[in-house]
Amino acid sequence: MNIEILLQEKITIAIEALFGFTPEKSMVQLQQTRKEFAGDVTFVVFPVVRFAKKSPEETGRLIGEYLVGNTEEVDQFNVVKGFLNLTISNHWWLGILEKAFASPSYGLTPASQDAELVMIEYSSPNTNKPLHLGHIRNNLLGYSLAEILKGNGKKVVKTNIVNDRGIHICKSMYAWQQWGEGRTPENTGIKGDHLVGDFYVMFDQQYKKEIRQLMEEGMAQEAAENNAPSILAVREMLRKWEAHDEETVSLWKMMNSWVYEGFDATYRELGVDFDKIYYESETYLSGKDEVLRGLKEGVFYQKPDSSVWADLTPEGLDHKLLLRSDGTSVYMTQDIGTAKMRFADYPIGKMVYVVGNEQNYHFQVLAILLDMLGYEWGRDLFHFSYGMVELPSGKMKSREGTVVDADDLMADMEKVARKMGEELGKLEGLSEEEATRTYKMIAKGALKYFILKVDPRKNMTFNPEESIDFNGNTGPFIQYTHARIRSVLRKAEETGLSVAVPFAGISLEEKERELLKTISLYPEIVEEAAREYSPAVLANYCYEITRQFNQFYHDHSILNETDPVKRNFRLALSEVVVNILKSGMGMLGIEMPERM
RNA sequence: GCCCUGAUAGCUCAAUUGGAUAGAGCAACGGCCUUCUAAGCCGUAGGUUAUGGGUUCGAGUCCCGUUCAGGGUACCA
Repeated sequence: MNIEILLQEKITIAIEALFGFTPEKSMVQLQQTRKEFAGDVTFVVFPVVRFAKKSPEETGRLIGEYLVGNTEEVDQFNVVKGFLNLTISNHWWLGILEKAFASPSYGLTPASQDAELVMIEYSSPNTNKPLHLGHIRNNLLGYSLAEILKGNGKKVVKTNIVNDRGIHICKSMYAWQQWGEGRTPENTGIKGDHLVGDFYVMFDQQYKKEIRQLMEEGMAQEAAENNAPSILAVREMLRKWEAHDEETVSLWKMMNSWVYEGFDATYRELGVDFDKIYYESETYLSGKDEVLRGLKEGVFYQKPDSSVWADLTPEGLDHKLLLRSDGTSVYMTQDIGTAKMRFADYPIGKMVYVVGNEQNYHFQVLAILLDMLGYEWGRDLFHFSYGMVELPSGKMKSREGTVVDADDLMADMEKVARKMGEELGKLEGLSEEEATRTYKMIAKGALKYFILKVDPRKNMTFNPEESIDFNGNTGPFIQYTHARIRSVLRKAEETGLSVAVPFAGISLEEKERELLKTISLYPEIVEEAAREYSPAVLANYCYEITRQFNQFYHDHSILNETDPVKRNFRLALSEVVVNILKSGMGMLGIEMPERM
């Protein structure tokens, strides 16, 4: 039981006894005492003053006296203005440590047989270009959310919808056909997704050139954009693809296979994975069927040019295109099909889409369309909408070459981690293989923590030159602390020290007391991270407990403590912190090194 | 035009969901390694929370106006 919940009950009883009324739960607000005041937990008196019919100070004093007299957990109190500060007994804090020490999975909820199944869609790449920094945020958030939900006892299926078809894919295919000269990942040594991405850029350059030319010949911009030879060829290619043209399909298969190999390598490096992958090429037809069914049932309507639309004006929205006049499907069409297939494949309790906030409108419409098609779960789809990653120069644009490539970024960071590690000489005893593993771990820790510590809903700025730091509020700072604690614990083991419980009769140092308070919050933080869909909550907590531990570590010795009772307690404290770091950072997808 | 978001220290981010004197890190400056890992610890400096009003015991947080920024409103995805 959490101290705030316990005190909430006790204070409610105190108020009933003292003032003869029962306060609503929302009136009994508790918070951590600010460190400039004495005490552990603070009760804000103001909301009940009106009913107590006494001054805030007097009200606080009476409740404080009652609690000290009637509650064994409360040792002392003081009142500042309308704030009642309560000091909790050492016995209670030591009890927290015993509980945390007893369970390696402290703070986590074990999965039960009847737990809700949550499906999380994330990553969702297009197969026409390599992954960049924006995808990294998506992948890290998706993976981390899945781990956080598992930590809260949910069953989770991680899924990926690969956008492997459509006009954008045909652009790369067309460019390769025109100018590829038979180049492959094998004969060039270029990673498959990068090779295909290069052709996508090539197409765009050619397309722009043609538009310019047509406009010089007097054509209006819009007409030029629709009549450039290369775009006409690409549209023809998409029609052929949808008609199962053999040559087109085999080109498509070949180029996609290059991309998948590239993506797999990036995912592996990033440490993310999926339980089930859907391909748009396998779901869009189901979407088309759904749209046609909707048309037949009169839910949707058709224009004279035979394009199919949904009228969303009753919802306060516009009309939405669902099938083009040439019968080909759009983005929305496939998402309808994918959703339907997923709910047929799995007993989904909750469907979460990890997709950027630029698609808020898309998901609002998707939910409405599925509802119109008669799916009762349509309105329950949850769009986890996260903010964009911006560069100091502004938004990333693939076609303008202002993207930070995912593979390059990870490789660069590994180099920096290695350079720094070698300068510090920390890993000298390790084999080259182990050292490399550790440098990768540190580089990844820095990148992942940097991205996940920010509130996911907000846009964030990433400066490739300056953003990656290994000191201060960073992943490596937390990893370093973990390694330091592990080192102490290894030494304790070597000298045959083991921790004995219970911990009784110990006078607590200030830093120890703070750590115990923070430890007591962990289960709540894990729960909050899931409730708020926010890895950032966990990240910030891990930083806070790390900072506190380092202060404690600096001020007090663990192994050299001469009082065996204290040494025993500090070893247990260290072990609990190390477990929390491993578990908390683990839910962010960040590994903790044994030494660094 | 209309509809969402957002704006906190020079920079990157927090702020227990309306609570006390708005906190961290980076960058700058100054200290601390003969003792469990200095990727650490301590200190100095840095703020009219974009701006003007309002609501109340109390506002970075809620409401209205203004400014600026990002996104959406595609037969792009």
